[in-house]
Amino acid sequence: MPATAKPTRGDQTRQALLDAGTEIFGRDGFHAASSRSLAGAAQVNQALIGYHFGGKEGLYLAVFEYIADQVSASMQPVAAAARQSLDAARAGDGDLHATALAALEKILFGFAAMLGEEKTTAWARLILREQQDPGPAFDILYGSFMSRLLDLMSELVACLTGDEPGADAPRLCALTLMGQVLVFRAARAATLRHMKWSSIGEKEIGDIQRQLRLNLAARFPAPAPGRPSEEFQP
Amino acid sequence: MPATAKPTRGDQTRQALLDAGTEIFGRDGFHAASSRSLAGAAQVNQALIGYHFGGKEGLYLAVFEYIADQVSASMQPVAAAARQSLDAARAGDGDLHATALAALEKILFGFAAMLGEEKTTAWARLILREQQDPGPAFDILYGSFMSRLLDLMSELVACLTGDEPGADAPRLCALTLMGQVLVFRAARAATLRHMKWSSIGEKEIGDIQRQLRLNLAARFPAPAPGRPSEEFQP
DNA sequence: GTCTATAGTCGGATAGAC
DNA sequence: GTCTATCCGACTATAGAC
Repeated sequence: MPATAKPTRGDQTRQALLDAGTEIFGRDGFHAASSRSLAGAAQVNQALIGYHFGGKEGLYLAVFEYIADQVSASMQPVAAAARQSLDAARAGDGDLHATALAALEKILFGFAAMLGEEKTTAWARLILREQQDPGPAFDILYGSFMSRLLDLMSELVACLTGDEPGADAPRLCALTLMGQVLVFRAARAATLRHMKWSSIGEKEIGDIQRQLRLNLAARFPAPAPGRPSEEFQP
Repeated sequence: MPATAKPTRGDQTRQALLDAGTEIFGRDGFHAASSRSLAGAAQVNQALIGYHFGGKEGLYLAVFEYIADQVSASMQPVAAAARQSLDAARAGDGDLHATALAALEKILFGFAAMLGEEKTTAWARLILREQQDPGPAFDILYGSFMSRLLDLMSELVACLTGDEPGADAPRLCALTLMGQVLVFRAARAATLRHMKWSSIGEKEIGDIQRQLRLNLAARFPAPAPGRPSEEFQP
C-alpha cells in the first residue's frame, strides 16, 4: 500500500480506531478500555474492531506498532546526526568531548520537547504501563527504538567518561540521564505540584531544558588538555 | 485502637484486604481488579469488601493511606537526620557542602534500596498510575510524604548550588535527581534488557548506587575555598 | 466493509440468614 | 462479622442482513 494512495473507507476506519485506541487505551488501560468506548471515540461501529484487528487485543498491539513507527521516525534525524558527527570526531575531525556532549543534549532536549506535544501524553501512559508489565507490546517498543536509543546514549556517555563502550557504567549512566527527563512524565502530577505549575507548556519545557543542560555540563566537564578523562573511581 | 491490642477477626479481615488490594490493584489497576479476585487473594468473602470499606473504591483509597503511612515511616529517620545535620552545619558546625551532599546521597540510596524490596513493586505501580491520572488517592500520597521529600531535597540542592532555596532551579534539580532513581522503576523492563539483567537484586542495586554516587559527586563538586559556589548561568 | 442484534460471560453491590 | 444467593448492568465476540 503506497503512502500516496487515496485512503479507502476501510483505511479510514482502521486509522480512526488506531487514534481512538491510543487515546482510550492510554487513558483507561487495556482492561478498563471497553470495545464500546473505543468504537465510540473512533465513531465507528463496535463490530469493526473485530473485523479489522481481530479483537480488542489485536487493536492494542496495532496501536503500539503505530506508536513505535512514529517515535522511530521522530528520533531518526537526531540519532543519525549524532552517529555521523561522532564518527567524524573519532576520525579526528573535531572535539570528541564537545561533540558527544552536544549530541546527548540534543537527544535529551528532543525528549523534553515531546513533553509538550499533546499526543505523546497518551503514548507515555501506554509505554509506562507496558514497562511495569511487559508483554508483546513491549517487545515492539524495545525492538523498534528503545534499544537503539539507549545504546546510542550509552556510547555517547562512554565517549565523555572514557569508559569502555560496552561496560556497565556508561549504560547505567545513560539510564540515569533518561531518568532526568522521564521523571517529568512518570511523576507528572508530583512535578506539577512541586513546581506549582498548572501544566507543562513551552515555558516549562524551556526551564526543564535549561536544567538538563546545567546538569549535563556539570556532570561532564571538559577535560583539562593532556589529562586523561577517565572518571575517578573510589 | 492501641497498636498493641490483639487484632479482632474484623481487623484481620481488613488487613488481609489491604494486603491483597496492594497486590491486586498494583498488578491489574483499579478497573481490571475485580472484587472477586481481591476477596480471593485475601481469602475472605467478597461481600466483606462492602462491609469494611464501603466498596471497591473505598478499599482502593484505604490501600493508598496504608502505603503512605509505611513510606512516611521508612523515610522519617533519614529525613530527620538530614534536617538535623543541615541545621548543625548551618550553625557553623561542619562543612555545609559535604553535609548536604551526604544527605542527598542517603536519600537517593534509600530509594534505590527500595528497588529491591518485594512489596514496593506493587507500591510503585500504584503510585505511577496515580501520577498519570491523579485522583483522591494521589492527594493522600502527595500530602503525606511526597511534598515533604521533594522540599527537603530541593533545600539540600540549594545548599550545594548556592541557589535561593525557594527558586525554580533547585526544585527542578531535585526532580531530576529523583528521576535518576525513578527510571529504574518507571522504565523497569527497558532497564532489565538494556543492562542484560534478569532482575534487580542486591548486586544490581549496588551498581545503581555506585552510579548515583558518581553522578552526585560529579554534579556537585566541592567548591574551591574562598570561591563562590553559585553555578555558572549562561 | 458496515451494520443490528444478541448470545454468553462476568462485573459490583446488597439483602437477609446466621 | 461473616456468609450465601441473587439482581442487574456492562462487557466481548459474533452471526447474519445489507
